[in-house]
Amino acid sequence: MSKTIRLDHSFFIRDVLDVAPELPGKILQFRSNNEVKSYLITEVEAYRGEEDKACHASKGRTARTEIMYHKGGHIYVYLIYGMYWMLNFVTAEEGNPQAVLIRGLENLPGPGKLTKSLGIDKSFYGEDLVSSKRIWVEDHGNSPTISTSARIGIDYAGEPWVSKPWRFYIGKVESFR
DNA sequence: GGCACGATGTGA
DNA sequence: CACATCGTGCCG
Repeated sequence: MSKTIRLDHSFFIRDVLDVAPELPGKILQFRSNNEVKSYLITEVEAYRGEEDKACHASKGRTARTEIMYHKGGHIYVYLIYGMYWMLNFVTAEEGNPQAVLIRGLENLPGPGKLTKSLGIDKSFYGEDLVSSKRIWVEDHGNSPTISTSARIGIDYAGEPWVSKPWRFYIGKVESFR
């Protein structure tokens, strides 16, 4: 059987374009009611720093984006459309605001759907994936084929950002979305 | 203080 | 295609 390893700072403190493509295939471990469940990560998107107009950090350092300026491994959560919480993993070194939006888990496609199912809300803002007892990520040795496309719902960002192929997903799953 | 607008999902 | 629903950034 393959060895399972909890991802630590050596994984998250890298450029988001190195981290994001490696997340589909990894396992999100989530504790609820004192029971830990495993979820295969199937789809993510990279948001890369203040220059990336689609990244919330393009507005600069604010109360909302503060956690993105911390070192990789923390969780960034925010509310969209007044009803959906979005789950993000902060990447890169301190002072470099980058994050990966978790867009889909196996059997839970959709960034708003997965947080609703798991019960993830603002209370997870700032949580540390490296030391948390209720949410973390493991490498179970999967290495799926990754497909890419432009990011979803960021038309307002304009070129070149709207065209960057920074959405990464397991192709097989994409076929029926 | 007030206002416009989303890194979405659902249902018609 | 319409729309629910509210925190956040920005303007004043």
